[in-house]
Amino acid sequence: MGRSPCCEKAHTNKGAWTKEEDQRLVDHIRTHGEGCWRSLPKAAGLLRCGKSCRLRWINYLRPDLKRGNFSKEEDELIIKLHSMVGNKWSLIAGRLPGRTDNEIKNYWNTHIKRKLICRGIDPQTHCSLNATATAAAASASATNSQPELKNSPVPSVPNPEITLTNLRTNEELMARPAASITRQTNTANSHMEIRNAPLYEIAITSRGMELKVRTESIDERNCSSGLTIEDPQQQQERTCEQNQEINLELSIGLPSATRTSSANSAESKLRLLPYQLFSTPVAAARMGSLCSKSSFQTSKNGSFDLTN
DNA sequence: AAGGGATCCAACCGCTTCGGG
DNA sequence: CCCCGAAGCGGTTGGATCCCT
Repeated sequence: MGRSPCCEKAHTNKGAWTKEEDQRLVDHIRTHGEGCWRSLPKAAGLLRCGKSCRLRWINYLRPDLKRGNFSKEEDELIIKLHSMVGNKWSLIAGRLPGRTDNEIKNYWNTHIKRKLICRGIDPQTHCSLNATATAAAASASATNSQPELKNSPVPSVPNPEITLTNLRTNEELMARPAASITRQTNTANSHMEIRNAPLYEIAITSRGMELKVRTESIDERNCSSGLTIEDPQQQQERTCEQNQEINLELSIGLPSATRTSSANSAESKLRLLPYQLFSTPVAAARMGSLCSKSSFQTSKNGSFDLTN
C-alpha cells in the first residue's frame, strides 16, 4: 500500500543542507532557471530529491526572501488574513512579499498563536476564548452524534453552516442561485455537506460581482454553540468577533510589491476567485462575517477587492 | 557549570491539485 | 473522461539553540 516514492531515496541525502549543496543549487537555478524539479538534482549534481531542492530554494535560498523578524505590521496583516482564509499559508504568504508560507506557518505556530491567546482570542476561530470554549463544548456533544465530523479541518468551529461546492468557473458561480454555495471536498475525513438557509446575495453588476450577506452574519452562527436556542449568556458570548476591532483597510488586490516569477506563484494566487479563496467552509464563513462589514466585490478579471 | 525542559525553524512526509497525453 | 507524473500545500518532526533552575 502507499504511493511510490517521489524519487529514488536510496542515494539521496536527507537532513540539513550543506553550504556546498546550497551553492550548487543556487548556481544551477541561476544558469538554468527553475525548471523541472524532479530532474534538477541530477542536472545540478545534487544527491537530493527534487522536492527537497524545491523546498530549499523556495524557503531559504530564493534571492527575494526577506529575512529577520516580522514587523508589527506584518504581524497584524497575518492575523487579519488568517481570520479570513484560515491556515492557507501560501495565500497569506502571497500578501507578504519576501516571506514564505513555511516561515509564516512557523511564525504563526510559535508567536502569533500565543499572542492571540494572551489577548483572549482563539487563534483558530478568531473569536473570544470564552465563546470558543462554549462552542467547543457544544461541538463536542454534537460531535458524539455526528462522528463523521470529528476530523473536519476546522474542528473548533461547530456546525459550519455553509460550504462551497467545486465551482470551477466564474460562470458556474454566477449561475448559482444566491446562497446555494456549498463545497464538497474529496477528502473522506472532511466530507461535509451542509444545506443552508440563504445567507449570501450575489449581485452581478457592471463593476463585477458583489457578495452581500443577508440579515445575519455567518460568523455569528459559527461563534454560537450551534444550538438553535441560546440562553442569554450564550447570546452575550456570541458577540465575539463583532466586538473585536478588525481594521479592514487592507485591500486584497494587486500585491504591494513586485515579486519574481519564482515567488511560489504568489501573484497568480492573489488573483483567485473569491470562491477559490475559501477552501474551507469556515473560511467562507469568516469571510462572510467580514463581508457583513465590508463590501466584497470581484473585478471582471477575477481578482477581488475588499474595502470598507 | 550542567542538564533538562522549552522553543524555534528547516526539512520532511503524504495528500491534493493540476495539466498533459 | 481517465490516468499519471509533477508541483504545490499544510501538518508534523527532529535537531539546534535558548533559557531556567
